[in-house]
Amino acid sequence: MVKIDNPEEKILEAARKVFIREGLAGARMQQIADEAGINKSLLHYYFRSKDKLFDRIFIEVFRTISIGMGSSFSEDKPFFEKIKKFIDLYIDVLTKNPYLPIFFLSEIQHNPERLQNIIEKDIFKNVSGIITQLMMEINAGRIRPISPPHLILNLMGMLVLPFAVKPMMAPILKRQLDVDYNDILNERKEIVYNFLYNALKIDEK
Amino acid sequence: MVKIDNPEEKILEAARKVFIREGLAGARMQQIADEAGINKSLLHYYFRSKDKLFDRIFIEVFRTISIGMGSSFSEDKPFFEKIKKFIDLYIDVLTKNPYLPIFFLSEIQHNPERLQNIIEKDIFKNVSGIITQLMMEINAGRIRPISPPHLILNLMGMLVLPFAVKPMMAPILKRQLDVDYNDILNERKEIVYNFLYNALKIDEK
DNA sequence: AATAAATTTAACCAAGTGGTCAAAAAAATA
DNA sequence: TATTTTTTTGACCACTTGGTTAAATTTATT
Repeated sequence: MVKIDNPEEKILEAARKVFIREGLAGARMQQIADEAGINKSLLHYYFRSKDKLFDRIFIEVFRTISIGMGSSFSEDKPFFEKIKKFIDLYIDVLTKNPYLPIFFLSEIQHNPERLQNIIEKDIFKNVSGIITQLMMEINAGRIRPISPPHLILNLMGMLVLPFAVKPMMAPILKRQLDVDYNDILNERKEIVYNFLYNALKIDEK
Repeated sequence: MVKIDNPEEKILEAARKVFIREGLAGARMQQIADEAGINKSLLHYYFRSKDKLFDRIFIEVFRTISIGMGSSFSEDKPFFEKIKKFIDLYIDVLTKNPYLPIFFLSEIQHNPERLQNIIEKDIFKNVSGIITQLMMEINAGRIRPISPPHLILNLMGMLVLPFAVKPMMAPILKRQLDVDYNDILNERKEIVYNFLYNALKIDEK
């Protein structure tokens, strides 16, 4: 149980909530203050401006999103086990933070420059790890050839989009097929892994 | 060459541009007026309020996004040909309007109610077409079993996400692998089709 | 307890914000 | 041409915005 009574942490929690729900342009400093249960001036006392406070949250979100990238592929395990671990980890993150991807992508669409200032080199350095191993598997004839960026895009798309479209798809699928969208999301780990496995694997005869 | 000299069309074009780039909360009526080269009051003369003008654009975007759904699957062709046609059509739409998906998803994340008012029944009615045919293929043992909603999510994810993450991925891939992201996007039609084909197809022996 | 430092607040401000309105300009009608 | 109608504009308004500041309050230091 982390104590949350200090105002700085209360502000950050409120800002996180409001910014992610409303976006930078839609969020109001007063709203954040109310959410944190403090005076609006105190926001400026702890964080100088709306933009500074937003930057803090934005970087935090970027870290959350990119955290799974490296760790899953650093261990020495068979290729498909790493893939599986990555999928599990990423879907857990998305389940806990379903609104992060659209928030993040929307903000960089509004203001791409913001991202340039915070891209840390090390975030995608481990991507080179997966790439070399992918190439090894391809060269060994164990999986079908595919360009690494495309594999990453395919995988990311199948992981992220179902969470992003939830507000649109949930009511549609409920009405059309009478399925609960949360059930769908819970099945994603297995589905994505099998789909990707079948797409890549070459059956040994 | 469509003439665009009438103010209503000029306003709509400007609103489209500004709303999609900035979002509802970030867009300014003055900005739209400037973009259209007219007085701000004229916006309210033609469209009563910011929200009304936005609704007009939002519905238009929704139509653009969902337009491919039906048409690709209505014709009587083999399953994978329909898939291929859908992929081609959808990537063409995204190439022409790369910012639509994030704009759309962001706005329904901010305000899901807006969508409920405009969801027209017929938009996903043809989805039932693809579902029945998918089931037929599965029952015939020609493709691997997969739940229809998951197949749709997999496909949509692989189609949409690469465009949505362009502002983030383009500089990263340029620096890390020295690849031009537009080349990547141009390869998507083929890649997605092959990936999906391999994931679903059962080789006849 | 007295004083200094840090925290919190209420009152306030300049700069926008969406929106209104009456008058000017242009177009249509007589 | 005169007049009515439609279109366009500039001036304006109430309200909200992020941000400031000085005073009040709490906390730490002596």
